[in-house]
Amino acid sequence: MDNLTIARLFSEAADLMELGEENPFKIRAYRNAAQLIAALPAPVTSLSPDERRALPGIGKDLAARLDEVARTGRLQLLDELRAKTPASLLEIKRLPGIGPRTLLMLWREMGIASATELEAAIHAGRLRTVRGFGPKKEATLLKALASNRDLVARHLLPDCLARGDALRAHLADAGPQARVVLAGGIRRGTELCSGIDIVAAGTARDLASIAEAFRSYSLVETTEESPGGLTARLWGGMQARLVMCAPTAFGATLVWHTGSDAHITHLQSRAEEKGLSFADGALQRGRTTLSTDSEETFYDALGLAWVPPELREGLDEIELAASGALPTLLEWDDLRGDLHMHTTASDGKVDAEAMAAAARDAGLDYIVITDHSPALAMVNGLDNRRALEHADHVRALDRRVKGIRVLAGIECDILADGRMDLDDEVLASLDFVIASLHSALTQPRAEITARVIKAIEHPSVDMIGHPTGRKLLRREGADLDIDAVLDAAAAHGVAMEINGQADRLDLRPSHARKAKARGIPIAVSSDAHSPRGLALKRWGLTVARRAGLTADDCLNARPLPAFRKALRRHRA
DNA sequence: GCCGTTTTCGGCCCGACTGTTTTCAGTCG
Repeated sequence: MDNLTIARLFSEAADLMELGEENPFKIRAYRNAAQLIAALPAPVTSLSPDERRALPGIGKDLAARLDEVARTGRLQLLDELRAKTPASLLEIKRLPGIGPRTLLMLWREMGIASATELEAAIHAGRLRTVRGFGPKKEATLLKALASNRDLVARHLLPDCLARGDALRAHLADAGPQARVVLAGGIRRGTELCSGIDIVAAGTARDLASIAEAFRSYSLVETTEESPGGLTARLWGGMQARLVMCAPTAFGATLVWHTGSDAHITHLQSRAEEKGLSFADGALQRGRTTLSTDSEETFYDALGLAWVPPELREGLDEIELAASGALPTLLEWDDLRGDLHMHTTASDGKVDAEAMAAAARDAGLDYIVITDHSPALAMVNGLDNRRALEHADHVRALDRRVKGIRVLAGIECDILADGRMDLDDEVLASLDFVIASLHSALTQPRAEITARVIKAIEHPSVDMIGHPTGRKLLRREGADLDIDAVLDAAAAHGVAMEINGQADRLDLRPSHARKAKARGIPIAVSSDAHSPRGLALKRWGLTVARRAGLTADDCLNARPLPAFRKALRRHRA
């Protein structure tokens, strides 16, 4: 069982314990364990019991729970909790404004145990009778319930990719001669996926054993036949779809099942122009199906260059592929620096030295340490005095450490009125300043747009961090006039961030395209809170590629001198 | 439930905002 699945068990147990009014510190211990496991480099099941016990935050009890999962693949505690409290309660807990207290009250006093029941209760006016509920809260809840419906059965990309990769490897083992690859949204890198799509091409014999391996996979709960293959519901609710084809149909089948729908529609038009047809995963001239043993062959038949999956969104990629003008997309190895990370000075897990060592080992040339400002009291944000001391500390580290440059920065809150959360002189003395929204995200469009623009106009601000503040599957983020914000950023030479946290991915691809069109430097940053977190740039990179960004568009793809020059110019 | 060189008990991140109250509970980050 993979780490993400195990982390989810502990996280769900924590959620359910919260409803049982357990000791809050016990709940936190389970949450911390979930976070730890999700971030472990090696499968937690591959560690010895002693190694598990030695993990920070894993004591006697949690180590025993982990042993149980490693041994049996189940967590009995979770089964017991699920028996006591309906799991459907947790879909309500995801709604904004509903915390554990409210949830418990709704369930105990009113018998509301699911999103559907909550919606019915609101419409029946039953919530009005409850202390603490008024028209405003009803309105926010109804809005959230509506968007929640759209999000049912959608999952974050890393969740889908981790499970998809594990399933793909399992199927590939069953048919060593076959080609077994991920398709669908996972392959295109969409930030939310509806499930796992896998295409397998091989001999009839190989395909038969792959289908059998799919049916008997440990996480599969139910399977049914679907066109060209099988569909399964996985434990935890995710869907997995397997499509099988002959090797000569691999190219067209993979294109078809990679999508997107809009891209396929454009390909169909292109096929018609060439006297061909493309339907149900088959490329045909008249009644003859053309052999496409690879995607390259498929695109070539349409007079197109191979289109990277991240660009297959039905925008301008077909024209570009026809004229040989597809961009050379940004790659992992292009990233020279990381401009956003936290340390134990605020809410990070390790100190600046450990982050620097990890970044150097990961091959980076430079990093910026950007801890929080004091508005975020909960994360021990730095006030003026501590920010200056921390900068001194980081610069001393920079002189001492070999093989990487470490710059002193800050992630400074943009206060509700648009002022910065630290003194101007302090910000001016740092090497790099990120300005971010963390609170009052529900301000009206005009107000919150003006607030971000005011931050952009501040002479010491170099970059806006996670501009809209969205949290995928949880909240929409600020109602920003993104065009106005980007116009201001372009005018003032302020960079924009693509934040790599999997539930942020903010800027989103459409916004990043607009930023590129204005010539705004775009950073792909990790917002890491631990050494492992540095790898989160991977998801930001996917967004950048979906936006058609090249290395030239990316601020932290520049070598340190060029990166610095870009900042100096804007400060001059 | 975890942790500890001041260790087996008593700590463990806390302040602002919101919608509702009429002085505050609950949520959020």
